[in-house]
Amino acid sequence: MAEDRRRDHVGPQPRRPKAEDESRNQGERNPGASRLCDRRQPAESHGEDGRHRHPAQARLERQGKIGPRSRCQRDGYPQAGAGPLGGRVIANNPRQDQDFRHSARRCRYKTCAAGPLARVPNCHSLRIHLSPVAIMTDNQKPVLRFAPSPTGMLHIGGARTALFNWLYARHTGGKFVLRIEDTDRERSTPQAVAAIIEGLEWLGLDWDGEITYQFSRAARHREIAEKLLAEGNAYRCYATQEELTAMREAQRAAGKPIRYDGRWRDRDPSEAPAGAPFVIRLKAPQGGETIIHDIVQGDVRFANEQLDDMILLRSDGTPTYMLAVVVDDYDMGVTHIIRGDDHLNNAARQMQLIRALGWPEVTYGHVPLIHGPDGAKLSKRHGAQAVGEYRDMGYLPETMRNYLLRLGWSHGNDEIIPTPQAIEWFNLESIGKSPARLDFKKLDNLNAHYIRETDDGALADEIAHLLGRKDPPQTLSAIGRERLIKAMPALKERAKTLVELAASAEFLFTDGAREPDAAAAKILSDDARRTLGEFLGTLEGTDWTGHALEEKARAFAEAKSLKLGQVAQPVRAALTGKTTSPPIFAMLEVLGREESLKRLTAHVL
RNA sequence: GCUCCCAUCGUCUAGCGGUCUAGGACGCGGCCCUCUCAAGGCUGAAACACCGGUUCGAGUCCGGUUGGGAGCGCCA
Repeated sequence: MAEDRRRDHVGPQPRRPKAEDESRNQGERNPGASRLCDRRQPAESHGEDGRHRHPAQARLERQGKIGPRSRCQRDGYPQAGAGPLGGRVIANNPRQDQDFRHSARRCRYKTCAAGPLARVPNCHSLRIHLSPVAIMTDNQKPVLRFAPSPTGMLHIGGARTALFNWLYARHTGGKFVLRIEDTDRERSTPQAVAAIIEGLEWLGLDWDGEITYQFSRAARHREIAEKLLAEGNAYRCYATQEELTAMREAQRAAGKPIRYDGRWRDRDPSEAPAGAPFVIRLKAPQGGETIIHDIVQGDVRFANEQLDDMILLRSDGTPTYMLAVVVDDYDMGVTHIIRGDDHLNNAARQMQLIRALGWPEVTYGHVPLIHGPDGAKLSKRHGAQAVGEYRDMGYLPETMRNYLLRLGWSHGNDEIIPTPQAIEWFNLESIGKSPARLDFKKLDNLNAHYIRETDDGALADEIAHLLGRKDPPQTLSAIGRERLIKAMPALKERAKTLVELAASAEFLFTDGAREPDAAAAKILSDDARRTLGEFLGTLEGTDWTGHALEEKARAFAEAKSLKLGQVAQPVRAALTGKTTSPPIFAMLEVLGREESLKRLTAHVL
């Protein structure tokens, strides 16, 4: 099946004539060179000095319109400082030299023969980049994690985060681990844990190893906090809640940034009020900046002076989220953290902690949040937040994976990307930076596609499941299932969701005359009912197959100089009670002679 | 208020300084097919937020403006 799907996505993509242009340059192409370096460099692009340049540039140069200052210089890379991400554009015109920090996605050097030094094509400037990917040593397989807090259902945004992590782990052959962040004892519930696991399983996102429950690791977290304290990287703070609230209010009133002012940072421990409760805070650096080399957002810089000393251990001795994540990620060997960009600010603080601990830095990727159809943050009024709701609405897991993947990640013009293909293609560089909105129309379209791809038996099972969840629950009878399977090829071509599919199949599950709905009743006029009777009269001894019945109907219509529709529609209305259905003659066959005649004769006038 | 992030058709997006009269998909309009509804085929309308800068050349690089979003807890 995987093979089928793979073939399918390739589909008949109309080729734009533009694509043929490639043939123009084929001769000059150097297959070994990078995409950057070999880009359109026909012979004419080599000037008398043998350097590469764009034909247009060469032309302009020959015409004397541009001078040597604009020339591409391939050699003599200036010794620019290149950070782990971003870098410096070196132009021939020094005034144009520029620093880059947002260029994570532009890094293509990996395929560049020139190594980490990549030349900007067709341009007189040079760009130097080093991607975080390069920092990762080759023998180290990535470890990804999904770390939800069990305070509600598995959110659709969380599902996408999980998907991205999972895909990257599967793509690289690394690990995908699951950690339940249940350190908030007030809000965490076992039901929520179950819902998250169920959601993940439904989506087909399997994790490696055992689930880690963060709360169970509190002792370890405390140990690290003590270690920090002992090493002088953390301190005890005896400020009370009331004191801090007052401090924040004063800051707010004065229009100052709201943050802890470090009042216990440098006090001597002897000043501590005896026996008073305290929290442990990180002694964060006060000058300089903390830079996150984010794989999605590029370099994000935070001035340390605006990051206050965060609490590591609460006064009741329990660890805070900041401490717990960092310790757990370290202990679990996590190398990459892909999560919602609502955590971007947290990343800076976590990085400070990691550095204070001297642990290896993880690679962050902060994915933009998903918004509702109106562009606002996804909330209850947008309906469907929990993945379980999507299941109930009749969407397939495969659909969700494909849709969620495309929401913020792309691979050229590809839209239909079955999971095996997604695993093969997925990368971190192609994650988009801007927030995306949910579009149910597109979800429907995609779901319709995957429904058509799903085999009939599996679809029948889904419908049985759906019927079972109805109130009151219904069961799919043997005869119902048999009819359903027979009609499925025609039915599934018409359904956008499983719910729709079940509804459109409803007429297969009943016996005897159908009660026409309003529209169907209109079709069944006296004239139509008489015609129906006459038509039934011609059916004596006919083979009860869709083909034979259709032949009969055509002959009958011609004899009566009616259009086929004038015969078929009343049949449809009587047989199904509705005005739309799969091809009606095929449905006659599915229901069989006896059942069909029972339904039809009931409406004959 | 402070910090951070984002900005191409209605929506998801392609775009990696010249091949952009900006491509695809969903949705919408028209035509074809047709027993209804779909599906399918053909076709149409539809976008680079704005202003500066760099450059021979900017959707693409830089800065600003505007607009959206996120965060500023002894929550996670």
